[in-house]
Amino acid sequence: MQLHHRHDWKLTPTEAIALQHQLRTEVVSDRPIDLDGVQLVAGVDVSVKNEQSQAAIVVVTFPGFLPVETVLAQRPTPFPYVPGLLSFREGPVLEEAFEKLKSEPDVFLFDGMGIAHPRRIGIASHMGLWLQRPTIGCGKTLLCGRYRDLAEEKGSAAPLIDRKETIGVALRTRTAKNPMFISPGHLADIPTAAELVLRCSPKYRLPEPIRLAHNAAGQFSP
DNA sequence: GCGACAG
DNA sequence: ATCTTGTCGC
Repeated sequence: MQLHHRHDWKLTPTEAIALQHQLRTEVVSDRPIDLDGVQLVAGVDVSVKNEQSQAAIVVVTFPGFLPVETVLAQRPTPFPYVPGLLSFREGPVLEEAFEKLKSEPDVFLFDGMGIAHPRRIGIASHMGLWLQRPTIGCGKTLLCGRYRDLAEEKGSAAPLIDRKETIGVALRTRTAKNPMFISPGHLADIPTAAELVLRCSPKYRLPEPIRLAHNAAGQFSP
């Protein structure tokens, strides 16, 4: 895949935050995804083991979720985990994986936040600027913001709000299970992002593309 | 100053 | 994220 907006990774935390403030102005989070036109969806995830990060991108058909391409990439883990700066820890290895990708997914699902981030530029938004394709953030736990209690039934949702701003949605992808926190990455909006994630979660709490990517990323070569 | 804190 | 067996429940 062609990548744009690439930048140096050798940044101090302070510089990384400054870059986020600069890049956030480029993020488009109010554009509906053309759901009827989605044919390929990619799941993206990174696993860490012994100081090594392995990224996995699994592209599946939609609907159907049949894998059509899987790419892996490995690199030494460069940055310790710092809340709010996840993209700087996983970005380098993801960049390598994206370059190997031959197919062109209509949407990318990330394990982590989109604009539901203190500076509105979580990993899904940041990587979206590179990919220049719709991206969606799918977090398993909250980074920031609050939401009202939501019904137990699958499909129930509640707006995720931070500083009076709606930044995403708490979405129940499985009845009686903890909700997922969905937010637009880039070139997407909240309603269509939530709808696509729901359609990508036919059986488990995690969207199918992300589950597959998670499994692939956790498979380290001996 | 005191908490909160994706993966 | 990762360390890890069995176990409760549909």
